[in-house]
Amino acid sequence: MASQKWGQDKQTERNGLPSRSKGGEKMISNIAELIADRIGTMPAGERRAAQTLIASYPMIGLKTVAEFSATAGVSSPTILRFVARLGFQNYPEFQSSLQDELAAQLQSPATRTLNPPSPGGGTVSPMLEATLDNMRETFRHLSDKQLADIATRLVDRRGKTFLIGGRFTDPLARYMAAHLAVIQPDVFHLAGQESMWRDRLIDMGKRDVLVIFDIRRYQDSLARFAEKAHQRGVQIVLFTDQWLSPIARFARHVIAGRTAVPSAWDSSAALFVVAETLIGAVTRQLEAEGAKRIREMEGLR
Amino acid sequence: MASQKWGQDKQTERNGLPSRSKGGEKMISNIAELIADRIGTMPAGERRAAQTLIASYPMIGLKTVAEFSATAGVSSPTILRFVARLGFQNYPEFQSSLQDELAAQLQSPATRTLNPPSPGGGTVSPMLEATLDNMRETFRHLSDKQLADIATRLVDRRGKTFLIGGRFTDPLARYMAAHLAVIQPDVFHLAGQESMWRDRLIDMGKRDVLVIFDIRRYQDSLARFAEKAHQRGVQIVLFTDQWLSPIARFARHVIAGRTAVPSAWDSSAALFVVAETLIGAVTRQLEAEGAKRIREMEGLR
DNA sequence: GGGACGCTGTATCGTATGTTACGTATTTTG
DNA sequence: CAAAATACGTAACATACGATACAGCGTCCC
Repeated sequence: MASQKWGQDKQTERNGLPSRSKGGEKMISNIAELIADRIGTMPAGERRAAQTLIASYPMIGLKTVAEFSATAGVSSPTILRFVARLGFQNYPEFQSSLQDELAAQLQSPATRTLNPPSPGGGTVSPMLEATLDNMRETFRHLSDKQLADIATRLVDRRGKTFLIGGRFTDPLARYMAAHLAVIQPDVFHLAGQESMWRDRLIDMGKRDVLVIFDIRRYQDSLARFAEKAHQRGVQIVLFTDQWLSPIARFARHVIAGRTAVPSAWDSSAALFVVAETLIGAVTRQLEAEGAKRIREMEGLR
Repeated sequence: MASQKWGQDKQTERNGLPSRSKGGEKMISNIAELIADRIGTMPAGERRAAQTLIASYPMIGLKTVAEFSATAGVSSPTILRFVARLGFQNYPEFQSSLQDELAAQLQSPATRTLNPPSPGGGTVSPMLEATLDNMRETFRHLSDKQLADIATRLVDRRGKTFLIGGRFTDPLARYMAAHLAVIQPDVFHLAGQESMWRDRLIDMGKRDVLVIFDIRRYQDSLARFAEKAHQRGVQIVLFTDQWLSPIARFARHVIAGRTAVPSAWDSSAALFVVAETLIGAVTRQLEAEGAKRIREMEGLR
């Protein structure tokens, strides 16, 4: 299985900026600066290419050479000579570099938040800021509809609901199980040794739902379990990080949360909030269905 | 420049979103929403494509079909069928649409909301907003110094650390215990029946620390346990809600988190984030002390 | 349990795309 | 002002990319 192609950071791989750091020169960290640095030494045509790229940076650079050249009013070879002068071997390499740059921008909100004035004024924990960003970012990729769909699956299932998590995320599974078990029958948290819950596979079928929490470092045991459950037709709901656990292959629904914080550990806070939101959505749907179980529950207090 | 934007229906114009607006359907303004809208009707393979795209939106979509398919773990034709199902004529058209979207985002960072505010009051927004507010509020009443003090107590204790929680908060205790146990010796989570952990009081003394999670409805069993521990001189760190559990009487440190959200349940998310922050602080202090345990731990991997 | 349908991957094909060679234009230099 | 050098575009080329046909497989339904 292609377990390890998901995770790793490919920063050290290809697509780095052409090495410009000889001696203690100025640090060039992106292509825009690189261009600004060299635009003085360029001939007229390439300079026009540089200017059009800067004008609508970096979008033009992601299009084809033909479009780029047309917009700049020069020929294709000029564009290629331009990127060659920047130090790239070929045009695709140049594009990859631009994309990496964009991806970095999009993923680290810290870089782009010049706005939040910190109403308290005091020293706000960078940990908190990062966590809040993670949540906003996580929910940006999560629509009402997706959550509603998952909630519906948890409500309408004809069988049982199982929950399980990894080394650090199992508490999230417990948390969710503790709530769901109150409002629904047949909710089980799978705890203990691997052999314990592996044996419960026998009870599981296509009418059942399995909720899995798995962030890196992804656990093989969970992947194995998920695969077998999938083979039995169990519907899998996966909570994972943005790099997607290998279990995503088998999952009917995938929730990808952001986990990066300035700490030695990854943060599960965003996933936690999604879990709470989901719990709320399930509860609301059940209430809407007028589930008498909830009323009975109230009566028991 | 990306000339044409989302609004109009003209299918003749290149790079518009595939016309989806029949009648008064919901407004689909970007591809992510489009995917969320249709992901339910997709077969397994295409759904994996959709999920991987959403997970690192939209960068994967700007790469080649081959890279996309490899990352998603499906074949190239599946990717093409996926974009076809979204309504695009071909892959380049799909990419252009993504690029236009990106360009629009980059020009007006304010409009960066991928999931629009949901004026109708979806389940997501109010919940998330309330949670974010809770966290800000919680941390506003929580100084760096308080956290540092608690961290110091957890680091410098000469005895053991015990953690326990209530019905719904016990997973938080587990979460914290799972992390602390990695970097420190003698960290115990108290689980199981009340009689189980009540008996462990014998082991506990003034050199020990007890971390308790208790929000309403406060559990008598926990209060009884806390009182006895307090009488034995145990240092208590209490995570509770803004109304303060009765255990606050006995606690050396009290962390009061906001819990109110528009849901049938209270939210423990703010406390969760505090817990993570505390875990991070403890880890940092230990590293600063040059705790060889952490280095040994690295070596064991 | 058998047949039909739909989904998915393999293999192949056509083409758009990046690349290169070469001739012309423009600038530079003695 | 002439000659050389550099810059630029046209056109031909090769490759890698997206598209398609087809067969295998699982799933659902009768």
